[in-house]
Amino acid sequence: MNNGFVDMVPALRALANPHRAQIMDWLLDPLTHFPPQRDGCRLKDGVCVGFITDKTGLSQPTVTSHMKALEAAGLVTSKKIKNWVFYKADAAQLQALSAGFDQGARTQS
Amino acid sequence: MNNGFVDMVPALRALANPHRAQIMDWLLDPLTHFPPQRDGCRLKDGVCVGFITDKTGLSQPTVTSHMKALEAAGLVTSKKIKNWVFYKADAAQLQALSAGFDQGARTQS
DNA sequence: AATCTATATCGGAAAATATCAATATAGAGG
DNA sequence: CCTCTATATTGATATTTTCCGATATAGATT
Repeated sequence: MNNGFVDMVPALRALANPHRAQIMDWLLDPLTHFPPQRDGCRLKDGVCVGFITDKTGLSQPTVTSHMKALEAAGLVTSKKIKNWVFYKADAAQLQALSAGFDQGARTQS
Repeated sequence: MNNGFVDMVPALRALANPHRAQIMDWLLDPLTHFPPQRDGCRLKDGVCVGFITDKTGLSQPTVTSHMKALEAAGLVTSKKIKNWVFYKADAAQLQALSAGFDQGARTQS
């Protein structure tokens, strides 16, 4: 039972913010956008909150809040290593959203 | 030059509201969700503001405002016939958004 | 164990969004 | 031309979102 866009609203809300959209774009290509990390591989583990904070120019509490919003929407996953929390984009969720839009577009015709 | 999700933010903002998401779902299958119209074919021309207003339970000015938000985001097109304004979902824009999510998902892997 | 580091939580202020009632407008139909 | 109908605009209020400073927490390092 697919309720179309209504079901996608939680994820869309999370992405409907310029900072969070930008962060997602960065996380999708972390090797290009972030420096190497002492512990935690950028590709496999994700990127730590501190690096994301630096790049956005926002305060650390604000970025933590944005990352929790993205995680609650299923757009990223998190992994804690030592004192760091690494966030990684979830490709499967993006694929699901892509399919949702595609189905909408096809329904139309 | 594609800036990923950042470029999609205007459309995502428009869809990140439960009422607007619901309206889009309805507009994608107008024959199922709306009664026949005196002037204007539901499929070819779209659905008039009055019918959408009835179905949402919101006030008419609020629905007008929502429809303008969807139109500004390129998610619907409008056509005026006599006193009515008919709104129709734009499949091409939905297809473009689908492609944006798909590209994001693929970039990740 | 004391300190340092990275992230989380809290509380509050400012900005943006959603909503409606009242009213305006534009055009159709008599 | 007068009235009626469908949608748009305005102005005001309530809610939600965004953001930061201050502080808490958890765990690493010395």
